[in-house]
Order: sequence, then structure tokens, then C-alpha cells
Amino acid sequence: MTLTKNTFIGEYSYSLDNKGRINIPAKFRQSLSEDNNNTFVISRGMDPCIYVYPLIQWKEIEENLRRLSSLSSINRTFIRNTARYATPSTYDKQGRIGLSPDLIKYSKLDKEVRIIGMVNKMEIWNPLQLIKTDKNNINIDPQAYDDLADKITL
Amino acid sequence: MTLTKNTFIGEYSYSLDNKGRINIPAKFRQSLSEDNNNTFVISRGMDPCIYVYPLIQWKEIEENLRRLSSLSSINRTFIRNTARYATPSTYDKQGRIGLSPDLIKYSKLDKEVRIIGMVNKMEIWNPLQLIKTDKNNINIDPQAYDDLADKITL
DNA sequence: TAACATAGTGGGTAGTTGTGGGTAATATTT
DNA sequence: AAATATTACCCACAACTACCCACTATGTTA
Repeated sequence: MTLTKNTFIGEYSYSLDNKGRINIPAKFRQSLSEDNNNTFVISRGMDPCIYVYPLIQWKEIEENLRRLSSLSSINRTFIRNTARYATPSTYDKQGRIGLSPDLIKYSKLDKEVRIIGMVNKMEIWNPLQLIKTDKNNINIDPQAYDDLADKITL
Repeated sequence: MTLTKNTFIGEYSYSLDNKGRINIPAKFRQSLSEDNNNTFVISRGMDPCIYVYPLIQWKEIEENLRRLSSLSSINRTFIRNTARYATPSTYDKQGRIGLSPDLIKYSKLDKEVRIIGMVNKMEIWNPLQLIKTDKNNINIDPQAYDDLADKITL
């Protein structure tokens, strides 16, 4: 099962326990490289979900943020919004991470939870929110979507 | 007889066992290069069937997805739709891979199963669905088919 | 034709994975 | 400093999966 390191694909169902912990799919853990120190950086997603980056990937993002000039107001806003909600989190021996009440509230998580591999990161969703977002995306510009699909041979 | 590496042609009949496993045609396995680590990535097809990519082929797709910025909403949708249904699967000593209940449901697989070589990947079909799809394709736009013929020499 | 090899199918077993909860360590508040 | 809450660590169990062995059918070789 050796995929590219620090790469996540697939969709998995888990449950959020009453201590606010959630399991990271075993396949995702196996794909992590050693230099991640069993640590993720979790943050608010662009969609109503939680982003979970392996530490290594997050460091790349930090590098990119560092390069953005604070002269531009839009840059400042972007940096602020990206950095302020991010927290590092180490998973326990059973492979679970703890989510803060703030993040749970933001992503409207309930007991039933879906984790989606997004290649360089993972997303944690309330299945209901996911369905809602899927529905909205039907109204996406089909031309733009096809252009994208044309570039990638599936 | 091995043709080009990681290339699949032909049609084969197999049966899905009650553990959800299915055999990969021996010819296909022999055509795999070593760097695939006996691993495929299986996913939902564009038609009602299952796609099976050799790992190497999938990694190319992954590379393309990785280049898409998550700032754009349409990119996020595309990455999510492509990645969420994909799972890596290593075949066992008998040459079988396991299919998730979700994929079996999506492709409406029953016991009798057909595997089709699609050059860079393979497709797993319920023979009944295949017949149905073939019938629909009789009504394909002949103009579009001719346009295609211009691009390819048979 | 007998002996052998390869391919496909079925099923048992041991190890892994997901989940719940108890206890100890740490932090926070009073 | 004591009381309380929060977090981290550990153990236990059920469900599932990966791995292994066995049997059959077909094809190949001597």
C-alpha cells in the first residue's frame, strides 16, 4: 500500500466521541513520513469543514505566506485568516486527534463524521454539510470544469 | 506475451466472491512494471463501472491534482470529486483486490463480473450494465465520432 | 496419457483497526 | 494551595481485513 508519501485519497466514515476526538484513517497514518512527528496542523477549511495538514505540508504553506508582502491589504487579510485558526495537534497511540470546540462549531460537526483525502491534506465533514456543498457545486460553471478535466487524463 | 508495460487490452470474465474480492487477469498482472508495488488505485468510473489504475498511472493524476490551488472553489470541487472515491488496494498472493461496498453498490456489481482493458487503466463492469451502456452509445452523434476518427489512425 | 504448472475460487486464522472508557498528569480557577 | 476542569496516556473489546492454505479446472510438457 505504498502511495506517495504524505498523500491522501479516499473517503472514510468515523465517529466523533464525546471527548471531541476523531480517528485518522489508518491508511493516511501509514502514508505519513517520519519527519511529521505524528503531528498535524488543523484549521478551518475554505468550505464548511476542517482542514488537516501533515506538519511537512503546513510548513510549505508557512513558507509561502512568509513570501507574501504585507503591503497589500488583501495579503494581510489572507495571511491573518490562514494563520489565526491553525493549531498543531499530535495523534494518540490509537491514531486519534482532538478537535477544539471552536472547530467543531465552525464545521457543524455531529457524531457522524466523514474524512476525505484531498491529496495534500484531508478534510473533516459533517455528512449533511457535504451533501449540501455537493448540491451547490452542481451549479458550477460546466465549461470551467470541463477545461480542468481536459488537462487531466483520468 | 507482454505488450507495452502497464497497458491493458482485452475483455475477461470473473466472479466477485462473497468477501468482495475480484481477480485481476493474469495477463494484466504480468504487464505491470515492478514500481507499481502490486498496487492499484480503484475508483468510480465515469460510466457505471469501476476504474482500476496501476499505481504509477494514478500518481500522474495525483501530481496534476497537487498543482491545483485550493483557493479556487472549482479546483476544490474537482480535487474532491476525483480523490474521494479513490482507494489504493494491493492484490493478494492469488492476484485479487478487494472492492469496497460503496464501489460495488455504485457499479451495481453482482457475482458475474467483466473486466475490460482500457489501455491506461481497466474497467470492472456488471455485464448487464455494459450491455445497457452499449445500447445507449448506438445513439452517439456520428459527427463527434468522425471528428475523433480524424485524430486517430486505426 | 500421466505428470506438472498455472490460473481462478473458496474459506480459516491471526493481526490490525476503530471505539469506548478509566486513570493519571497537567493546567486552570477559586 | 485546594478544587476543578482539561488533556494525555493506557487498556479492552468487537469488527474487519490481510494473509495463508487448499481445492479445482485448464493448459502444457514429457
